[in-house]
Amino acid sequence: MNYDFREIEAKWQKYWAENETFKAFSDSDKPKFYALSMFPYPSGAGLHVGHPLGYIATDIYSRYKRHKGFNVLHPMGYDSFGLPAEQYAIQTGQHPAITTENNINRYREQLDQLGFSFDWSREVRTSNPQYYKWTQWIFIQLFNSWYNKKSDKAENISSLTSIFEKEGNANVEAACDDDTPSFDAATWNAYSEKEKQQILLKYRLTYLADTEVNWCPALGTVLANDEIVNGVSERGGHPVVRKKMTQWSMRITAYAQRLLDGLDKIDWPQPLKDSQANWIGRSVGASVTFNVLDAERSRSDQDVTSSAVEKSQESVINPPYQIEVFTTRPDTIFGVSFMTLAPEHELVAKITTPEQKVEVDAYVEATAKRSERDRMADVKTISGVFTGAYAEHPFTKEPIPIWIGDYVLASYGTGAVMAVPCGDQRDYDFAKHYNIAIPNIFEGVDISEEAFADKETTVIANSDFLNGLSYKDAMKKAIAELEKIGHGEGKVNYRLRDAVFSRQRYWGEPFPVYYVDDMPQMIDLEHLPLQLPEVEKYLPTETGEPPLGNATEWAWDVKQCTVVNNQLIDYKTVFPLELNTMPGWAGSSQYFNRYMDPRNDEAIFSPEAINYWQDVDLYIGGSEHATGHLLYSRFWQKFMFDMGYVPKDEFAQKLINQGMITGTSAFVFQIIPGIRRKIEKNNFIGKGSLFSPLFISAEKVDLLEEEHGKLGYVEADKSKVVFDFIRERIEDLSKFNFYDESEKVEYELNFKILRHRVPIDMLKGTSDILEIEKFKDSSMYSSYSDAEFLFNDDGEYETHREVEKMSKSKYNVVNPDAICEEYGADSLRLYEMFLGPLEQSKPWNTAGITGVHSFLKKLWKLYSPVIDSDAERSRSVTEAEPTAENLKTLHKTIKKVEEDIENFSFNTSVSTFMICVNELTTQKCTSKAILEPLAILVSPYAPHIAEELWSRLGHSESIAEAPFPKFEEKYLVESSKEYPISFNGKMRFKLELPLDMSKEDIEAAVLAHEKTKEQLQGREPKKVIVVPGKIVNIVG
RNA sequence: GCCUUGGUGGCGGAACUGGUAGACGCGCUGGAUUCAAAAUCCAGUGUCUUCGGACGUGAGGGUUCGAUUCCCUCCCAAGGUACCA
Repeated sequence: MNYDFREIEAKWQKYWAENETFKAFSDSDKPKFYALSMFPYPSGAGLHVGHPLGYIATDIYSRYKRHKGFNVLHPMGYDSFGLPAEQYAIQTGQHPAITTENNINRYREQLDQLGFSFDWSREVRTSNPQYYKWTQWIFIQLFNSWYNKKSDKAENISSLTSIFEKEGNANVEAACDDDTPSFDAATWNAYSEKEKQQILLKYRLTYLADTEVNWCPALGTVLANDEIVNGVSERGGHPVVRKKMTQWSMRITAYAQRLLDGLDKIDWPQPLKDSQANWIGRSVGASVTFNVLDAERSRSDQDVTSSAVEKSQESVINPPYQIEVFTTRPDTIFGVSFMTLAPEHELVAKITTPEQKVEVDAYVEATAKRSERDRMADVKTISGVFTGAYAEHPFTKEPIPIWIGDYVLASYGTGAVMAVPCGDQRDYDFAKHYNIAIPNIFEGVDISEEAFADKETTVIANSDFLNGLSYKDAMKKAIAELEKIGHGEGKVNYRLRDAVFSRQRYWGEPFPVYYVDDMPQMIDLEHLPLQLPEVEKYLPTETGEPPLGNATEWAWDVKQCTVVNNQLIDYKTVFPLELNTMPGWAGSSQYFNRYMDPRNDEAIFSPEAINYWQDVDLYIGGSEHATGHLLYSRFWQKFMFDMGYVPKDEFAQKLINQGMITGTSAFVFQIIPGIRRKIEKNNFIGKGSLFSPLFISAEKVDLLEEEHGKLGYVEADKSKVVFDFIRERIEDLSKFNFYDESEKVEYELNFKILRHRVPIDMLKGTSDILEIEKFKDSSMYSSYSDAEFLFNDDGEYETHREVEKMSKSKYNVVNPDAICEEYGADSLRLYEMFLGPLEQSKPWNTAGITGVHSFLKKLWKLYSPVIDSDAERSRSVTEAEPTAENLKTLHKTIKKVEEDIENFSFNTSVSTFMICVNELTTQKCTSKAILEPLAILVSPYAPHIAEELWSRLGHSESIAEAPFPKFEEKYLVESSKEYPISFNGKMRFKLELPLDMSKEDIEAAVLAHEKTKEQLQGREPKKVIVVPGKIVNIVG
């Protein structure tokens, strides 16, 4: 009988579902094990082959743990709020809920086909109101909390107000806004209700604040960095600027230190911990304040110092502007020769002198167009503008010029730096570029070529009271002196910023918030969930409000406690609701706890459930979530812990990053002809509408000679073919330029090349060749339906291929359905594991799948004599005693597979199974004592075939909980070893020797061997290294 | 730019704390079976070679009796870089 995987897999999937084989119970005598895979975002492209990689790994481990006697919780759900569904809604008008439902159904179908041991009764969906009720609930808990640094935990806001009422905020140590004023009890008690609320917002763990966003005026919306390409929006190519906006933020910075410390307690990959630690970015140094000199005075030559001192003494009456900087090198304070502010810094407008205003304004505007990432990455271009203003050095009282520069980011630290060019390369380069002084404050160091940043060998000079001190001593001393004169203090700074929690989107959790007199009010738990309203359009409103601004039923009636029509808003009993929604990470930050008790409508989970399951034992997911989901989840878990809702302050003990399966994206090249002035190298590019779009085959791009970066191309012999192709299609070159004939300059044909992604299903089979018709016919490229193509020498259009992460947005996804159909789920599961180490990223290529499929066929064949329907014959073979060889093969396999599973090295287990089956087949093994344990070993990996073999071996129960075979060393004991004999580290021949032979005897035996003499050719060995049981190396 | 990971035959990869480089599988070559094909089975398969052997794990250097493994410098690719999920 043949291996009929279709029948077998359908049969067992049905059996598992009907018998609820994998249902987890929150009470059991067995030890608990909680295995979790990161839940997917259900995209319209369906599940792709990258998704199951982690799921299969988690599933193998879960099934293994069941064999090992654990009560396993292995749930699955959907992270179903998100941008793609909303984009789709904008394009088609289809409600995201419908799209999402369809996508989920498709995902479920695909997941079911793969035979996962999920407990589907616990499924969650973040976009389900029964689920997001609890996301809203957590938001309210955070709103009602503040962070007390004295107790080092979050507390209810009521404990804060009671302190305020008694003693004001002088003694409160809290995580709060920098601009929080100080007040006494009387002042607090005299505040109006609104003033009190405004103060409390500065303390709450979620609060309203002005934060910078990427604003795209043309689209009327905020864009992710991801959606911006080369400074313009990916959709439509519109300009994008940085803009301030009032948004909800999460005070994650309150937990910075605990998030950092907690990393030591969890078994997560070191690179992931590193990236969280870097993200949090703790640095120790000092905050220093510089007074800004009055513009009039700083320009007068006379008596700058004394007038400044006077001024600062009068500061109570007329305080000067102050610039606060954070520095990790307060020891170099005497090396400061200028300051740089971020162009967005609020003081820039206030201190810029009239003479510099034009230049500064232009620079600020130009900077607003650059993304943060761009500014960080670009270290080659040095740019900045002098504001005309000066600050006063806190010790020397010398005036220091204040510059602005886009290398200083507003969101990092205080948005200002004190520049010490002799000690920091960036400052050094800036000073050199703008001819600013570079005072040397290091003993015996030459700074004529570059800055000196080695803390270890630093000896300070030219620095008054710091002279002669080392880095460490100077640091302490400088901080002490700064504190003495009230110009600074020692400080620990974190790079981590509070997380913006508002999105100007439709498809996300609504905030349970309405506004009374502009102050946010929370809706009571009993009225939750606050459901997403219906809207006609998913775009921002014409006045630039978020999509919820389109809703007509979006006001809160505090009397009836219900959502009512906007027209009823009277600001007395009916108030406007919040128009933003929550970000993608809101729903995923506690989902792992919700799985413990997902249908509970009274609480986020019951105390019984959380106390039984505690935390996640094993979490598998991608490393790309390192500083998003995985950091926010840890933050919320710590908050939940502080509130006493969860028993563990870290939600996952062990975490494994599965590597990505990379896809191979395809690109086509469009050329847009234009004219270039030969002398000045100016390009005039464009006028695409005058001819059909032109595309050139990938290898033709290589023919083009690149000149001056990406824009310039010159005609050369080899590129003639491309130039001719373009010329043929342009009858009149003068259409492309408008130059004055009288100009005595030469012009030449030139063009710019645009890369477009094309979906890989537009390619012929697995080749790089584009199917022209598919491309022209697709709705995506409707504007290219009359395109012309320059083919390669074979008359085909070849695309350019690039390896990238597999993602719908890159049009390079491959889905598993076809493979499942042709080879079955067990083959796919084995194959995905066989591809390579779980943690590493690897390209997808189906070429090798026949290998694992034929392994399954061989496995089936091995069992055939035993499970044959001829009962009489079957019995006679099954009772065969296992041979020593059989037992050796089996136990070798048990040992290796168990080690592999414990080490998450699933690829090597698959090889081990292949070797085992090959050996047992050669041995003609028919012993049940061997084949039964083997079925259990295989079952976590290929559960369907294992169940079928198990049942045919005569079992009526599922294999799922059969005990894992026990490894016994005694079957593997060897008496001799085939020693590799190497000369100078190179293996030359092998020699079989008893394992109990002594070092000396081995050496003697090897030296006496004739091949040794042959190798040495009469030379005397200088040294002989014998490692018993391993190797012999002869040097000579 | 910065942080992280990786680079081994034609391809995916193996080699556990430094000890036989290329397990296992794909592909390829030859053979058996077959009217033929598919499927299956058997043998071979890193490169060069004067058939003794020599070389070989991104490049260059170092430590060591011995390096894919440890150290230094460099190159290349991928992921992240705060509103994709």
